[in-house]
Amino acid sequence: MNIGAAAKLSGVSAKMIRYYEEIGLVPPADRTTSGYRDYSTPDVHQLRFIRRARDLGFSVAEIATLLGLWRDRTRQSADVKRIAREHVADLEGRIAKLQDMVDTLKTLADTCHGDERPECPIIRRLEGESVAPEVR
Amino acid sequence: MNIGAAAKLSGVSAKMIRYYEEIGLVPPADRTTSGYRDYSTPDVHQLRFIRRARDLGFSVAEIATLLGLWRDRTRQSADVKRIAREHVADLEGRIAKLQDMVDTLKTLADTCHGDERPECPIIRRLEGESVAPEVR
DNA sequence: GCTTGACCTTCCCATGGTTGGAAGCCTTAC
DNA sequence: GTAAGGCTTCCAACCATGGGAAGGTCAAGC
Repeated sequence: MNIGAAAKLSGVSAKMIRYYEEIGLVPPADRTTSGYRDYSTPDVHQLRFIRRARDLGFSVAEIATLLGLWRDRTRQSADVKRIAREHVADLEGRIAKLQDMVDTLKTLADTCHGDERPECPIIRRLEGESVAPEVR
Repeated sequence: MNIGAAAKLSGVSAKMIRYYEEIGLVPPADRTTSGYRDYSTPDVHQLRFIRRARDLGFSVAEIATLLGLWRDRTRQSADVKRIAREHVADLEGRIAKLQDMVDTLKTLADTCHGDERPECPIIRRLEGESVAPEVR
């Protein structure tokens, strides 16, 4: 099948399929005599695997490892589990950072009048003035 | 003062100061006769403002708006508050997505033996097989 | 006054993952 | 035969940041 059909079936855009091939995440696709990329059902499965891993936030580098483990019938589930756990730790670190921002901003926004007056704890905080004493 | 001193005082790297000037987030700095950028204390305060806003996850576009409000003595705190709330909503959306990934992966990893055997629910999930029936 | 080292300048490149577009070839349907 | 749509490659952009090269400038020490 053509790249468009493979894209539709796998959920990976044609653009990204070509990109994954270019960076070596997937092997070069077969070509028809006219130069079109030609995909088989297993190819589509592999693309779908990649798509699902991306949806779970795995980086391309991590996916390369996961694909290797997928293809390796003698793989140890411990290896897969370790990658997943490391990835979870990474995600949780990012969540914690974002949550800190949210907490700070919510606190500031809660003490901001939000009316026509210019006085604003959010701006004051960005200016560098401590807003803590405002805690009433 | 030179860009290096401004960088140290503001917490914004010299690279980024030049970049912010290039994209118009800050006005072009004064120059000495020899062409060095020359910064005043208010300049440093502005850079520090930007730095703090970045630390709270605001995009450069949002910061441009915040800087405008900062400079506007007739600003309405409602405008600042609205931007902050929108940003919080954006952050919370990103957190929710990451949290979904974490939840999924944790569930999968918890049911993965993590030993020398190849059987692995994480891989199965990426293959597309539903892992839900595994729920015991 | 000269050397040295630390600073500054501009310019280009790379990151990661994705999208967009342009120019040109191929296929399919009418 | 022609039109539409799919395919090819190549180039650029996003966002924010860092790295580095090549060359000019400044200040301190001798």
